[in-house]
Amino acid sequence: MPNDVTCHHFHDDKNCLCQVPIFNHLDTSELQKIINLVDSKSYKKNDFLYQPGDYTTALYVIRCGQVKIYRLSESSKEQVIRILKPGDFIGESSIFTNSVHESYAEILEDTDICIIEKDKLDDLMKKYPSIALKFLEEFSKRIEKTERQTTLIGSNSIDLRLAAYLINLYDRKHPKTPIKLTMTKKDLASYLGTTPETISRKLGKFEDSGYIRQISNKEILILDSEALELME
Amino acid sequence: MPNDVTCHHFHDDKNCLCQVPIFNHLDTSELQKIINLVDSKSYKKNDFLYQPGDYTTALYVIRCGQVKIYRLSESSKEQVIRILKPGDFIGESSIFTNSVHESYAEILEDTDICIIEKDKLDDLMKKYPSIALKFLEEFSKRIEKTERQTTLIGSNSIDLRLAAYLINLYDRKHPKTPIKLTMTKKDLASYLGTTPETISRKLGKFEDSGYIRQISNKEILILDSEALELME
DNA sequence: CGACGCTTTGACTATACTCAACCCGTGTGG
DNA sequence: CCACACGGGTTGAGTATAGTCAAAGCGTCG
Repeated sequence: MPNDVTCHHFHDDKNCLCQVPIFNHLDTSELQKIINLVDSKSYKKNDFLYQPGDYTTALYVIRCGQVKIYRLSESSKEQVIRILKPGDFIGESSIFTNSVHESYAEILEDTDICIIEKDKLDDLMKKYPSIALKFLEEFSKRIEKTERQTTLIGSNSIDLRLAAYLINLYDRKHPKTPIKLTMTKKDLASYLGTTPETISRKLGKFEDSGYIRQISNKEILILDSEALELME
Repeated sequence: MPNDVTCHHFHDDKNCLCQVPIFNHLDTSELQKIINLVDSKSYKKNDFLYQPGDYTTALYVIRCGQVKIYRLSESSKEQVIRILKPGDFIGESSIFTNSVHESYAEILEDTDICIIEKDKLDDLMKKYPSIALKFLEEFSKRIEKTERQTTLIGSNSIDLRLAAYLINLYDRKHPKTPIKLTMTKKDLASYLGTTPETISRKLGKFEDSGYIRQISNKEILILDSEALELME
């Protein structure tokens, strides 16, 4: 049962769960039943939700905060896989394959997480088979996304990877609004398969070329989205 | 209903379907019911099962042959995602998310494929909910595998990527048996995020160092697996 | 036999990594 | 409240790695 609601973004579990794609097709009363199955826990910055070798038996839904999923390569370099935001979930690799984790889930800032134990999730899926279908849909999307990431890293120059990343954050409805970098540049570098130094230099180059303006460490204004899109 | 069984590896659909992880927990009579739902089709080399933009409504199970799944990057380079072998399946991205394909599925050699239409698969999953669970397990594994691939490409030198690939094919139970390269070197280069020239040179280097011996174009004998594993 | 695609080799080049120094902002403790 | 330490970020110089382009070898298929 949820107890410590120190979270600023969501004031109850329902607000957290109803925006999870897996559950957002359910009606209020169904959602209420799920909420009763859910536990909640707070994590502090630098904690780990799990590490390689850990065996977890729950699905974790981010209520507020940020969690970094990364792997260590054969050469012990960190490869950021994704950053979890409120509404995102993780833990499925361990619960659906009954195997240990291969990646790290590190808490980036104080974070509240909803916990659904595997057996309760099994009951839920039995009761509402649509949930399993939603999982399948969600997993398919995640496979596509990871494949896109592989392609981005495997077949493109750093210029292009970075440009593609920026364009992806760009909202053409609001061209004057600077985009916000949620990762540190260090993590962004790892995500794009490069180094912080290179990121720094490329952003400088983009600025010199008039494609962007670096407002602050975490904010970038896109001046010429065309140029970024046509980058090769 | 299956008709043209020109395939050398499997002489009936059952042999094909029962080795698919999704179905291999079912008993003979259940399997028989599925076989009745299955259609079969032959494809010729250089055909495409689908291309980006196509919308397909079936799950495809490889009965015999090889299919290459690849994407084009922003800079129009081919990134090989995986090579499908007998028993592998594909098409889930389109049927579970109702969206068009982003990748190419190209037939590499004459290939027979079992086709299960989405609505029939839905019926199956309703009847045997264990199938949906098997899908979830399979998808979780595929996510892990793709994340491993991203990490391999994003954070390692080509030496290490290639060594890791070779080690992966190596069977330490039979150290004297040469490993077989199923992809062309061109495709292998794309899979590892590099160029055919570099693959050629690296293999030459490994041979000079005494780590491997290139028996033929498609066969490599591992002489020093330790060295390959410790590569950085 | 000829054509085509894959593979290899060579020479050159560019890209991005490494290492080191320094800057900056934040948070901690005296 | 200031000093300091720490981690992230930037800049510079030098270098290594792997990409490009071109040419030629090889194998297979029609």
